[in-house]
Amino acid sequence: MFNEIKTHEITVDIVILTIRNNALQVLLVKRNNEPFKDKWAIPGGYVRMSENLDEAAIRVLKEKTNVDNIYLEQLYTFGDPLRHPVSRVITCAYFALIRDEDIEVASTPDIGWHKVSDLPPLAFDHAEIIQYSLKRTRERLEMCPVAYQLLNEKFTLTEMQKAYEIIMEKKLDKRNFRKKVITTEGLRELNEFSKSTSKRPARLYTFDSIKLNSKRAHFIKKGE
Amino acid sequence: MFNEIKTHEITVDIVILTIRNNALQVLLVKRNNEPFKDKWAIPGGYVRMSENLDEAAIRVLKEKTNVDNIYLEQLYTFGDPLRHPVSRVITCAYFALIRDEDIEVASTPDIGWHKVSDLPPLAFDHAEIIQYSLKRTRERLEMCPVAYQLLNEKFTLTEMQKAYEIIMEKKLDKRNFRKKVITTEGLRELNEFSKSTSKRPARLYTFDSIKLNSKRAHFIKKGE
DNA sequence: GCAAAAGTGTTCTGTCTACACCCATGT
DNA sequence: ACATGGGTGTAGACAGAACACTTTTGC
Repeated sequence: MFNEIKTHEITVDIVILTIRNNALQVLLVKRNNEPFKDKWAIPGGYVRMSENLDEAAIRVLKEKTNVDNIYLEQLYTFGDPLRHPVSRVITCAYFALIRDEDIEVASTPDIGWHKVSDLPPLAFDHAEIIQYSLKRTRERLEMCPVAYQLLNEKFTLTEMQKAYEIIMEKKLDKRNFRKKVITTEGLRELNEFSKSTSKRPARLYTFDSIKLNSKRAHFIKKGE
Repeated sequence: MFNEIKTHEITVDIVILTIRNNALQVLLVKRNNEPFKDKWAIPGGYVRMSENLDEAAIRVLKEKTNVDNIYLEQLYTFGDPLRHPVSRVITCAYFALIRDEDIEVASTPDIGWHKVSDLPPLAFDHAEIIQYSLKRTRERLEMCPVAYQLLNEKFTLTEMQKAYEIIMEKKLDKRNFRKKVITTEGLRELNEFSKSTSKRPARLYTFDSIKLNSKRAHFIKKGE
C-alpha cells in the first residue's frame, strides 16, 4: 500500500531488572554511537528477519547477560516518530526479571547496574520505558509470585518479603505476608535451613511448578 | 547495525468490538489482495512515517468506522517471521470498544460484523489476535467499567449488566451487580427513564468522569 | 388482572489488615 | 546471657456471593 513505509526500523529494547544491594536495579549500557553517544540506554538491538520478537529479546538478553532461562514479557511498543532523532525506529520493549547470581555481565565501564531510584540521563525514551516496566512489574507482583525470579533457587521467606518490599516500595506485615505466600501454588518448603550467617537459621523454600497468571508472560527455557 | 533489517514492514491492526444483537461482535474486512485474498481480516494498515502508533490506529479506525472518540488500547505486538506468508510484517495490534449507535460502517459486502463466537476463517494470525483481545477486554472489565463504552450515552443498569454478561460469558446476580456498579466513580443517575418499550420504565444512567484504571488505556478524543 | 422487567437487603463466608510475643542460634 | 532475626495466631473490617419478593407499567 504505502511503500514509503519500508524505511521503518524495528528494534527490541529490554528492561532487565534485578535486586542487588537491597535495591531494584536496571542494566544499562553506555552508547558508543550517535545519537545519544555516551548516554546510558537499556540494551536493545534490531530484530533480525529470521527471528520473532521474543527470540530477538532473548538474543539481546543473552548477549548482554548470558542468561537464558528467565522471566521475560513483552511490555509495550513505542513508536513515536520523534523518539529517535535521526531515523524512524519503532521499538518493542520487553522486561526481564533475573537473579543476581545468574548474571555474567561483562564488567566494562560501558555496561552496568543502576538503581531505578537514581538513574542517569537516558537515551531516547528509555526513561519512560523503564518507568512503565516498573509499573508492570508491580502489577505482576500483586497477582503472582514472580518475585522468586529475582531470588536464588532456594530462598527464605524473609528474602522474598524483602524483594516485595523493595519493588513495591512499602513495608509489609511479616505474618500476613507469610500467610499469603505459603498458600501459593508452586512454593515448596524444604527441609533445609539457611547457613546461619547471622542468628537463627531460616527455613528455605523453592518454587517448582511455574504457574504464571499473566496472560503474555513468557517463561524462556534454555534452548527455546 | 544490521541494515538488512530495513525490509521489515510495520502495520497496526485493530480489533473493533461492539455489542450488536445481544452478542459481542468484531468488525472484519474482506481482503481483496493476496495474500489471503477473499479471507476476512481485522482492519489494519501500514504505519506512516509521520504518525505514531496510536495515531495510526486512530486513523485506521476512523477510515473504517468514522468513529474517533472511543476506547482504544494497544494490545500486543505480533512479529512472527511467518505470520505474513510473503514479506516480514510486524503488526502492533490495538483493540477498540465502540458503541453500536456511533458507527457508520460502509455497508458493502466486504466489511461487516461477525460474532466472536462464530468467526469465519481469518487471514494471518488474526484469530489469535482476536482471542487475545477478548482476554484483555475481560480483564479490563473486571477492573473498570469500560463496558459503558459499548452502551449508548444513556443506559439502564440492566443494559449494562447484559453487556457484562455477554462479554464475560456468564450470568451475574442483579442485586450484587447493581450494588457494585452504583459505587463506581463517574456513574451518574439521571432523572430520566427509558421509554417503556416494554413494561416498567427503567432509570437511565450516564458516565461523565472518565477514569480508567488501565495503565495504557487511551481515550481518544475528537481532534487528537 | 396478568405478564414482564425494575428495583431492593440481609446473611454468610472468605480475605485482608492490624497487631506482639516467644524461639533458636551465634557470639 | 543477650542480641538478632525467625517464626507464629487472633480479632475486626470489608468485599463478594447467595438468595426472593414487591413495584410499575403495557396490554
